[in-house]
Amino acid sequence: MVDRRRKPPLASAPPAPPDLRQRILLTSEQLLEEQGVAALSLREVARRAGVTHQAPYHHFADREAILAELVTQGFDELSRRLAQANDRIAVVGRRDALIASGQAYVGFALEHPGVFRIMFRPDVCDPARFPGVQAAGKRAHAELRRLVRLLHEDQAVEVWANLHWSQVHGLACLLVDGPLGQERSSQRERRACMTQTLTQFAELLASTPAPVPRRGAQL
Amino acid sequence: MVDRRRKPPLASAPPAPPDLRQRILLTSEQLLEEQGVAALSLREVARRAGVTHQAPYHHFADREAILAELVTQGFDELSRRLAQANDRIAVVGRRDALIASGQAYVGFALEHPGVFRIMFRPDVCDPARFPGVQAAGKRAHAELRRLVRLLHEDQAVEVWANLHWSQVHGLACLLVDGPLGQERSSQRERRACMTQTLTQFAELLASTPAPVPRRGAQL
DNA sequence: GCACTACACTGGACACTGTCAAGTCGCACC
DNA sequence: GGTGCGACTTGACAGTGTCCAGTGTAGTGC
Repeated sequence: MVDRRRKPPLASAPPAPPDLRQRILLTSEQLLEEQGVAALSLREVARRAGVTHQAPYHHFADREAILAELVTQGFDELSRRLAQANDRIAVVGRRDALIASGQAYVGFALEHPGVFRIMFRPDVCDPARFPGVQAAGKRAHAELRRLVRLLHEDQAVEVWANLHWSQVHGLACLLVDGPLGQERSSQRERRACMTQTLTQFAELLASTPAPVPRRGAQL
Repeated sequence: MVDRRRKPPLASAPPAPPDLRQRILLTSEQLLEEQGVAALSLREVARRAGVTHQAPYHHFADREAILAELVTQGFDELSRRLAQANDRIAVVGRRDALIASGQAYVGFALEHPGVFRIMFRPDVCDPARFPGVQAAGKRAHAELRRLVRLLHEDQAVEVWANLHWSQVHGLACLLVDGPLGQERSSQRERRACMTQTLTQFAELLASTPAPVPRRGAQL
């Protein structure tokens, strides 16, 4: 009971959002991107937010709940980017729209590796426990299926969607965590590899005979 | 100093390999597959192996070293499977060899999800720290490139290898941890999805004009 | 102005973790 | 018989997530 400084809520350098919940999320995301999920300890988050180790529990049930919120935000951002690419299909054509969609997916992973990593890791954030995560994931999936429907019309959408998704997801994983990324030191090189691979994929699809690509972009 | 039972080295049910190092690896792999990497605590491993929490340190530098050993074994097994598929290309033809190689990769992931998950996770097991891991990874990569050279002869091997790898790796990830796997409750269903997607991929490649598209692929 | 209550947060505990340091036992070797 | 030495034990420490019991503050009804 010495110096209870309650009114000045946080004398740290940046403006420091007033809402602790928001501050916790921001700090957690920073930590996640800086040092990975293993380093994201509740106590460290609390420390950086300038509160005691118990304060976060007033806003989140547990550590996983914080991650779930970040994962949900991640899926929402991913959906937004995918939708943006899909919406331009009438303008840029199918081949380029396919590349753009892939760039949206892999680009998101490269820009937010910390979040991307845990978005598909049930042992870190179990979608079954968090309906919000599951719903956000489904929205992203739906956006990807929309692209596939636009590209392949009504033939075997399911299979094509799985093929597309595997392609971009694998590329993202290998560039973020795998050897493809480790061999390339700069973000620029990684993006070049991404575009090269996606272009190859798009041309592969474009070179198939009849049914898939035709030029009438009616959306 | 009451009942020092030193001679009976371990009175547990199974034969219990005499070598503690081997026993630790076995126990760790079990734990990894049963409950995931988060549950793999050194102390729990020691407990199951019937020794004190410090005994493992006589055989491994730290927790990560145990995981590194398992990851190395994983890459070796993966290489073996990929090589087996490659070696049959002359017998079964290119299309089926491609499918078989994909089945080897994804099949391994489905059968050893615990190990597969950490094989591409530098934050869990950093290849830079463990030359053995890096070498084993390179061997697997080389096996994959061998397939690509057999399939596409000498044109733009690098790009095609990345494309292949992304495809199978993405499929494996989505089936092991992602929504593709969660939607399918049985291993049989997952394997069916795997084969369907891989077949689609193989046919896509087969439908291209020449052995490969001749367009500017080296970028 | 005053009791009451809900909220946001504090502080202390607990069991668990990985890892360091210092023993201790058994055995081969000189 | 002494003497290393390898394999393992025992004990400690700091760090973690989470449970539990406070405790000031703000808001409300009277």
